[in-house]
Amino acid sequence: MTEPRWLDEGERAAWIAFLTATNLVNRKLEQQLKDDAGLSHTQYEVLVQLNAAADGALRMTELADRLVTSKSGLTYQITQLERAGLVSRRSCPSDVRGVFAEITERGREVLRFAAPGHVEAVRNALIDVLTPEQLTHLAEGLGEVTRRLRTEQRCGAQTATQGGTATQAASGAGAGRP
Amino acid sequence: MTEPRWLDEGERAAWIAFLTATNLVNRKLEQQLKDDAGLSHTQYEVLVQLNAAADGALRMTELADRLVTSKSGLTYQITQLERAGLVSRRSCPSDVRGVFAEITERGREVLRFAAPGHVEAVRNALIDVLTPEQLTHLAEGLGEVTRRLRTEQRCGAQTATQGGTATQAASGAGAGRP
DNA sequence: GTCGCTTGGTTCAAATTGGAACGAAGCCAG
DNA sequence: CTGGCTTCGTTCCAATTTGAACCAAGCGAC
Repeated sequence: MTEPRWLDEGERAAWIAFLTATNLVNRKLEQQLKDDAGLSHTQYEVLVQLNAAADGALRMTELADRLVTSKSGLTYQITQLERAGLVSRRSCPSDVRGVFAEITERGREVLRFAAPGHVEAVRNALIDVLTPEQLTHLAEGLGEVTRRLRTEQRCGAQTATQGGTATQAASGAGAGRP
Repeated sequence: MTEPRWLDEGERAAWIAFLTATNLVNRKLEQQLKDDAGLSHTQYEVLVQLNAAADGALRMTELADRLVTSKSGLTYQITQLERAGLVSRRSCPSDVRGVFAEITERGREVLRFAAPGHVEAVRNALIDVLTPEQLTHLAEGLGEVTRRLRTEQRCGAQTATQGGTATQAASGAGAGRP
């Protein structure tokens, strides 16, 4: 690697847009959720995932994976949510080590309460800002990025080359009807 | 607002892709920079901005604004960087209250050292994953999002409607040649 | 001039985060 | 079955991050 392939004008523009836009959007949502529902975005996403799950419950690791967060971080958040009565822990029958995080009725209520404002915010910050085509393009591009990083993630750390074929896409919503 | 406008299939897909992709990318970069250069992404961006600035210096507020971070957060990071000798504080001649953060020679060296690996990572995580068209679309879409949120930000909190016309776009790079 | 309001940065406390270390369990080959 | 390796969550600790409170200094109107 003599001289790295620096970003050209367009690439740089894309990268800058990515950085600032994501920061701004996250900031916006964080604020909205905190103000209107007293939840952090992470907590909201936990509720969304659990609410959408089969029995309103998911294993800790699975959940951490979906949220793209660390295991310890999740442990912390689940504890908080449990303390608030929105989620409860349940042990796994088939695996003593396992722990299920399960959304409570109160958790579902809070989610139902918070959802409208959140969707509204998501629309204002991202969805409604773009034309349908732009949105499609965005979904395709970022979807591809996700797939790429996910496979790379699963296939252990091979020296920075690319992974293989596709993986399944995302699952639960995020701003969908609760 | 009777029933909120929930996201349809495509919108949901876009939103999910946005959430996961951004998390994954950030995670990736954070890790790479920490491992290879001992810098957090925030710190790296500080150096980038200062390095690209006119005199290698920027006012605290201006910098916080560009990084889309809180003032207190920046104060913290600048203190860290100063401690590490990569940045130094300089008072502003025209405004006693003002403080300039200025990149040091050592700061520039560290940046030069870290840049190649960072660009490489940015390419692997985002740029090279997409086709040129996808990249263009992405830049346009997210650029629009940025503009929107920036203006909304500047024009005080008017009840969630949209802002006016365009603002100037971003400035310093992020993964450009240092 | 000087009162009142906005700005620029820092300080402070509280909430999160992530990685490393751990203990308890699964799991598989020999 | 038993040693050796992986997996599951939690605990612990250090690093960040953010908003609120604060002090000092500009700034404009009176």
